[in-house]
Amino acid sequence: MTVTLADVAARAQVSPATVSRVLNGNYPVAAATRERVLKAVDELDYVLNGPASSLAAATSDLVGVLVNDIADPFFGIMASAVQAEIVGPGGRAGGERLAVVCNTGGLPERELTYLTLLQRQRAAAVVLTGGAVENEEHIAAVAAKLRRLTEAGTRVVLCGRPPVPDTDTVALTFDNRGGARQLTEHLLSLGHRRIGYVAGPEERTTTRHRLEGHREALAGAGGPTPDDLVVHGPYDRASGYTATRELLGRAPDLTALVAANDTVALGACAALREAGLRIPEDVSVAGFDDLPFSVDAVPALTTVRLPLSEAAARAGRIAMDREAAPEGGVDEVRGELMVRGSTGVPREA
Amino acid sequence: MTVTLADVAARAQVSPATVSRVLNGNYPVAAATRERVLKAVDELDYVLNGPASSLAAATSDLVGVLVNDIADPFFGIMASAVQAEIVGPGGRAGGERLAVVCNTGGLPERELTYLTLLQRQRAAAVVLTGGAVENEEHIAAVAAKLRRLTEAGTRVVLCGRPPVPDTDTVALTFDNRGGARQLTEHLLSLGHRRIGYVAGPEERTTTRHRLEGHREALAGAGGPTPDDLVVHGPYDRASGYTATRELLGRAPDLTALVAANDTVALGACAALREAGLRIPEDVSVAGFDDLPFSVDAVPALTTVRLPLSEAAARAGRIAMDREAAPEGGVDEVRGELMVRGSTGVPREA
DNA sequence: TTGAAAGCGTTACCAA
DNA sequence: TTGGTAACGCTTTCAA
Repeated sequence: MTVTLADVAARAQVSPATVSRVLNGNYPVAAATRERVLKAVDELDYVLNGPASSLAAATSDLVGVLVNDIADPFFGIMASAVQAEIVGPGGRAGGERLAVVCNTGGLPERELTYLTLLQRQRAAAVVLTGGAVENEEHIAAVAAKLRRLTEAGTRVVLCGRPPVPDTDTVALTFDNRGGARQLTEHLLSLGHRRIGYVAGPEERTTTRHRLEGHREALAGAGGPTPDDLVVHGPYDRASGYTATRELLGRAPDLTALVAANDTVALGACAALREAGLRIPEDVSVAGFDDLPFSVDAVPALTTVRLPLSEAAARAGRIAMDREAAPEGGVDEVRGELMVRGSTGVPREA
Repeated sequence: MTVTLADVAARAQVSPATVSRVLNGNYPVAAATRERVLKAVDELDYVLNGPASSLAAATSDLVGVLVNDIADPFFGIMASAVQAEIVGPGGRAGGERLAVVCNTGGLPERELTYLTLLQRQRAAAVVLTGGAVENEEHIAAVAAKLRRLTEAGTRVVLCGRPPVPDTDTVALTFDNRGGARQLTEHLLSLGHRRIGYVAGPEERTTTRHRLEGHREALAGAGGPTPDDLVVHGPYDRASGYTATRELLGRAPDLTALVAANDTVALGACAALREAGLRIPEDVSVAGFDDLPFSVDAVPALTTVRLPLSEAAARAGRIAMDREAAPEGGVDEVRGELMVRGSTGVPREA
């Protein structure tokens, strides 16, 4: 029924081994033979059997990309950049490698399930993006999984989450703490004193680091952090909306708002507008990330050195090429966090 | 080195065949035996070899999802919804199936390359999302590919693009023409007469259908379509920005603007703001799609019957289950197009 | 309900 | 440079 390597070999009058060699281009093959083979491939409209190939070669051309939420442009950009990098040399459309994008929803179980699924597929590489869940048990489970993956030859790259000790993985991290500090310091320098903070979900590295940076800035300005001005919630628009309403209820006098990411910032803006407040005249809003739509909602505040897409592209490159990785397997590449915001001086300040 | 089915069989004191049956749950296996096998699987930390399994079974648990631009939230939402539906029964995290998201960038070659790659992987199903390129040669090539895929047992679902004749595929289409007509009619009813139109890229079904709807509405209002008020460009933010500046240059008197999609609308808004115009006081903006961020940029205008995510989820369901498909292989499911907009009465109208 | 064994289509090693 | 041929690890008849 379906055309196999043997059929091609027969038609080209060569052995299956030769056809395989031509297709993989790993071994030297006489030009004439190669032509004959390619012609046969074309005539028979032959398509390699991936599973068979992967079985024999003990590796596949699949690259897993774990994201917290593919519907969030932040991860869409990451996935896109990684995918662009994993294509084979020559940048031929689609390349050889296929990106398997896995939506974890930020759920620990799903993260593990997907890693197992990718292990099952004998994925060539796996890129884990976004903040990690900070739960001791889960961290250990993930570490164990990653260890098993790397032992099986799968390359693992972490992008936006802390390195995992004792694993042959490479981590590319963002300066969440520093970015948050700068952001809040900037607001403080403008005279803001009552600053609300819409934080991400609990038990997440990004949430914690950004919040720590925020607190550092406040502490530096002399004041302690008013805990009633911090509200946690998921990294989505609805959460930004809800949290902002909550904050406005608690502190009608706040003049600035920091959102844990751009998507959350959008929800915050919506809540502020609904409350009749003008941005940034009444309340300044600042968010992280570097999503295109935030340019409209929240004009740029701080420039960044390593755009999100470039960071992700780099992760993709590392996944494909050990050489691209920093020296030492488990190293850390410092990126810069994106910081955007719409800022103004506080009312009566 | 790595644990195989045989190892599990040995430890559980059964034949490999039995282990396979337990793992796949397709054949009846004595409860006691099953327990013993699962125990062995657990103890050995066994992970099935996907490629080997796919080779033997002649099908994989991979589902391809072709999107034009994964960084665009529109497709992110689609990919997300499809992925949520293709997980195995019980909705277990990650399920059995893996979504392979392929970024075509709207390029015909890449679309074909990805289809070949998925064919090579013996994908269980393929979902093509978004508008199709209207190029005779390409259409024929895609049709041929899809035919080959379905013949090989791969289920193919089209979501947001026209059916492909003579193929065993299912299409789920949106009413692009009708949506566009309604949108423009709405603007006309508000008194707008000079309406700019930022169209999508040429040779794309969505571009053509939406533009046709727009022209129908204008024609219905008596006037011919002023061609100088239509500018084409890619479906991205930059294009919306550029096109809007172009339109403002050509017709400083326009009071409304229709953007081919939400992402384009954002760019349009940015250009308008930059020009010192207020939305919707000076210029009304309307866009398609149903992206969360557009709620901020462009308040809702028209409600919709079938939200984008639900449409995509349905496509995912059809991909997995022939029963979910409309009667007749090549049928058409009518969805409703998302229409959003920020509208106001025209200046001095 | 379970086992034996024949593939599934490549790859890669060993010869030639 | 090319061919022969064992694996690769699983699924799936066919028997028992």
